[in-house]
Amino acid sequence: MPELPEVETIRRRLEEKVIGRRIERAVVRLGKIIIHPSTREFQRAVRGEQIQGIKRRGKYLIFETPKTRIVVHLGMTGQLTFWDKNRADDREFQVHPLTGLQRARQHSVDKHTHITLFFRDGNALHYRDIRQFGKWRLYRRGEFEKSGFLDRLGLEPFTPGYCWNAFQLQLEGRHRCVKTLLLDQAFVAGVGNIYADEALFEARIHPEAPASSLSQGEQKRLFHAILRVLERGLENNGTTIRDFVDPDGEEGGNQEFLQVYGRKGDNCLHCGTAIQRVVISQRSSHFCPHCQPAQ
DNA sequence: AGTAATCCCTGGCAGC
DNA sequence: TGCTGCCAGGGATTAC
Repeated sequence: MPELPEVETIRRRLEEKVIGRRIERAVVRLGKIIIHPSTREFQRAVRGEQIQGIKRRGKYLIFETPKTRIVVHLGMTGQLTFWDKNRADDREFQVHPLTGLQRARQHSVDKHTHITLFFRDGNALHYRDIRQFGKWRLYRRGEFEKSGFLDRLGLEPFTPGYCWNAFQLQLEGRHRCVKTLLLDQAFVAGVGNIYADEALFEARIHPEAPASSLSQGEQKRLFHAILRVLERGLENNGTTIRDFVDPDGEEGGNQEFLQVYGRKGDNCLHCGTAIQRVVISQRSSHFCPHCQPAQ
């Protein structure tokens, strides 16, 4: 499940690989991935366009070309991998014995490769997405700002907008439980299930605590913990549980540093208590009942 | 308006 | 061995 650190890792690697390349044509094998405007329009619009930049907002990647903005959300299992014409494809995906991750340094088109951007120089960019939750949108350059598509997203970590005042303001009058709020992209953009659990552990806050019940001190701890866990994820090139690979098919390393996520029944690294798992709004939540006591 | 529930989708796995 | 049923989960949509 690519969250901010995974998407940013992909963005950085892709930047090195695709900036300056010109799109010869787009092959779309699963039309429903492109939800705006239409597959045909998309293919027409990107033909001949040169990729000039790649931006990120929350979990969205934005490919910039002179006439368009291509907005990609990887959903749960989306992978963007560069296909180098001078490199041989791996014969098959290696499946990680524990995580089930399907990984290849470079792969040819398989049944999950839904979109390929072929570049004029003979290289390509593959989009592979097993669960098909990912979505691509295309906007004309001028239309993109006007669409306000990214405006509904909340605070962006690592930018001046992510400040203590704004954070407090966002928390005001929110009665939902804090874990649910963390998953809401209109609150803080880019936080998903893994980093939400990790941040709550670091801030020593029970995931089911109502957001409005947090003390000033807890709010402050959460504000800083979000940044810390995202930063650590970034330093380790993302967290690979099942599907995350960078454009070279490389896994992240942050799974080694997770303190609660996926550790149900294991000992808390801080106090030794068994980590618990509960379901909060259809999502699994992991926490230490001793370090993160309910009110 | 704010919040909660439903749906989409596949592969892996437990259980029989 | 092979089948069935369940689970993971981001976000758009719908319902309240």
